[in-house]
Amino acid sequence: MASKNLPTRDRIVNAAAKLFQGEGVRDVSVDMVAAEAGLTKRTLYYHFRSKDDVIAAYLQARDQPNLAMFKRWFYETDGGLAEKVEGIFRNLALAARHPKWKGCGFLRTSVELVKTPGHPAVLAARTHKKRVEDWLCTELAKAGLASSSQAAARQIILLLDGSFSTVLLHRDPSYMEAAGDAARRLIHGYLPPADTLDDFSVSAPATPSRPQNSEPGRPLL
Amino acid sequence: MASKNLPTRDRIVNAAAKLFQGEGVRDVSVDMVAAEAGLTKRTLYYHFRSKDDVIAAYLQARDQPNLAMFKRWFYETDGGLAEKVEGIFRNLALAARHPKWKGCGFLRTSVELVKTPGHPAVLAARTHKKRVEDWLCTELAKAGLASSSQAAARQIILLLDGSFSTVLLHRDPSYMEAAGDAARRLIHGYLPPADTLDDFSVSAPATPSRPQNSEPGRPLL
DNA sequence: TTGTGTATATCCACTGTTCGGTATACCATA
DNA sequence: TATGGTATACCGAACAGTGGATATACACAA
Repeated sequence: MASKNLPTRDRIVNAAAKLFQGEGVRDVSVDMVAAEAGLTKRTLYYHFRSKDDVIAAYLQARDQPNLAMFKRWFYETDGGLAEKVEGIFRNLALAARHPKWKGCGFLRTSVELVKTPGHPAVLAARTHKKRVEDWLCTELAKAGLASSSQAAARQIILLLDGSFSTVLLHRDPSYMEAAGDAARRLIHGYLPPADTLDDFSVSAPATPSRPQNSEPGRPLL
Repeated sequence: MASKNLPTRDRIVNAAAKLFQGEGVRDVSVDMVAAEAGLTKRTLYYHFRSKDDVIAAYLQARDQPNLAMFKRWFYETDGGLAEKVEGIFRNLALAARHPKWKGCGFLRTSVELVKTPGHPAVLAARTHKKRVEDWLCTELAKAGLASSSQAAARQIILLLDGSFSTVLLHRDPSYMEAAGDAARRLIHGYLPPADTLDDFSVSAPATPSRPQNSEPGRPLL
């Protein structure tokens, strides 16, 4: 465990992330988080005002790493724009095959807190999803989808969130490859038809690189 | 309220559906369901063995009506295949604009029960989603997407579930129209290119028919 | 060096409440 | 009178949050 000599607050957030991600924010009690962090509930309540604040901190802490992982999957995939986007879904499918994979923490948490629409954790989830969408939008624009980059980014996000939900329900990660295929098709449809020679849309078949996620530890994402 | 002279069991399921759909299965207690049905908890436990059974019955009862609604939205939309599918999303966006709309009960419930993957309610949710996908698949096949009907149906389901999740998070039903646009584009991409004259792909712009969902009562879906 | 004050950080034990589920008794009607 | 259905009152467990005491560390003055 790397979170040994961290500040107490960070250890609490790490413990919360591990438990919340694995079992959901409703099924994990404050006592369990405290125990996982190796301290007492009273100490936890010294660093956080409420369980809701711990939940919000959990999601805020996952925002940047998650976005960075999407970027890595995108940049590390060979091929053109469409293949790079498809690479995200391909790597996601790999991650989803980990036996402990439990879907998207942002989406799941916001569903668990549907009674409290203004909950800070829900706002954190919205911010994260928007950030991913905005990043995608700029990448699409850079690659030539000038006027339609916003629409395309939205549709890819829809496929992404659909993947999370559908795969979590059916426990069948092949849906993610179907989503990647759909994203690729959509992008090809948006790209300038055939007059401009698209030098990248026919490059390497974009095989996922790292053989990650061979079972142990915690799942990515 | 139409559930006045129904058998007790059905009144319980109706009450459960109303409350579970509005506030989630975890935030609604058995006492609340019993009170909503106009009887005591002990009576409820005479008709159901456990709360889990009530939850499962709630989803099982929604399977057929939900599927029927999708079919109606599809058949009642003018235009070709792509436009008919897009009509589903358009009507869904209308439904989602109802202030009390709370997303897809199947997806939400299965997220709330993520700790119990074999839960009968989760199985009911899977069955329902599969049923929608299968129906879509046959419609796609009937309309000419012979070999790719399965893949296309999957991708439409992904857009559908993505819509539910994304719109529930952002509270912005315009994502559903974006999903409908994506579905239309995908289908056009699958349809035989241009050699066969597609007499329907350019028909009426498929405006949603009924002016439904003008605020009161419970939201559809 | 010693003594005192203060802020940070931790813990044990407890409260009040909610919830799923039950024990037991009552009642209506066939 | 026996069966199906309903009601009151209750149980045990789990939970979020708190009261109050304690340990540590550092600042500054005697």
